[in-house]
Amino acid sequence: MVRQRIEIKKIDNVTSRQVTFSKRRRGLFKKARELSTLCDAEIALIVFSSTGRLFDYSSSSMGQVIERHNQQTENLIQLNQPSLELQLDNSASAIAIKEVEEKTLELRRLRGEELHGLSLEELKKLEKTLEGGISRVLKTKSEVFEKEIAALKRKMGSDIGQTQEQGQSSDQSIITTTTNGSSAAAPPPRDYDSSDTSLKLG
Amino acid sequence: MVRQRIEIKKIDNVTSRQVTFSKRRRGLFKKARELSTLCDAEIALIVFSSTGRLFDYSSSSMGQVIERHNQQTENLIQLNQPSLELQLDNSASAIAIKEVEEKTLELRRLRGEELHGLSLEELKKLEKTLEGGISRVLKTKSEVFEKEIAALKRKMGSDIGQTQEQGQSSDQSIITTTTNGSSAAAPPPRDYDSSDTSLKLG
DNA sequence: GTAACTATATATAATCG
DNA sequence: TCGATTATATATAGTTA
Repeated sequence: MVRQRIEIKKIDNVTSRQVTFSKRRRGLFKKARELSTLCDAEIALIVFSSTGRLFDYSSSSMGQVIERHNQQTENLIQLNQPSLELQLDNSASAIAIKEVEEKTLELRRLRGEELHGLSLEELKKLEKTLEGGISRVLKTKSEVFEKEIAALKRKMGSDIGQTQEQGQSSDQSIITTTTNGSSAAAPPPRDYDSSDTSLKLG
Repeated sequence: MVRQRIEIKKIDNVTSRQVTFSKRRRGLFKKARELSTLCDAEIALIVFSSTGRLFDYSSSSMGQVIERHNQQTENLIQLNQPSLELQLDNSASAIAIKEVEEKTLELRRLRGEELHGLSLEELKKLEKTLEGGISRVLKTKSEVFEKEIAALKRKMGSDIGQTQEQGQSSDQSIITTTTNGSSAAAPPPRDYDSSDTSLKLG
């Protein structure tokens, strides 16, 4: 945005990521407040930093806005009426269920299924999304390929007698294609500072 | 903010309030998306316009963010003890949320994001999926296009009669009307604001 | 209603203290 | 690690078509 325009992708450097987060978060909340005031809109904004800190804002009451959101989204699916008690507190569940449906449909459409009834405009948008995806996938593929080739060359040059294999995911990627002989490119690049408090399934 | 600085208070004029709402809403959602991407933050944003239209965005899953927010704030409030039913409901919620996470990841990868760490094999699979999707989307697009053209031609033929090659005394409203009519079967219009969902109140 | 088009106001990345 | 500064990139109020 300044001095130099930045690309919108995850900032690698942890420090500058935190600085940017702090600045932009303030800006975002300010914009939200302004929109609410100027246009009489009801707004809820929830932000979790990557370290798990919570920031939130609501023009009225967080619960109220969420409840309203819940009511609108609930109408889109047939929820089996759980119990009167539950109805009040299952907003997250209802929303999640609806989200699964939405995302499932979107996935199918990206795969070229369930396209009937879509307008030309929507089809064009899909096409654009797919074009973008394929271009980035191809780019990444070349990068990975180059990296593997380089690693292979290094290995041949220095040491010819070492084989290393690490059980990664349960995916049996032994059946790789020709160029993929030494699967050196599957290191799990995980995050560093995530005191994530999200719940896990048992 | 431009031409002249405005005061942050409710805009009286209804028209300009709506225009401002539309512009600023887009800006706000864009900022939210950018913050999420740049800083790896989890964000939920809910906006109700003064007319009751809903717009929302969530970096991952709305239900998940709300649930996480609830958990954090729950500690501050005295909650009536969770009943057995609620616990069951939470696990259902957790399952749904996990599904949302999985589908979200897959969607992002199809869009060419979050590709790091994927093996060549997985990238090839993605590419194949995308190729298939785009081919079917293109096919459907041509079909829809042909259909609309055909409908248009039929309409013009019956309205104007046949072999009226040169007597172009017919007014343009016919063309306009038929054009609109042919697309009347299009699905309900959505607000094109990325992943925002909009609804109307009764 | 809306789709550009500016001229400015803001936001903010990089830098400095 | 911060706050302050500054040079640019963005956002957008007012306007026009």
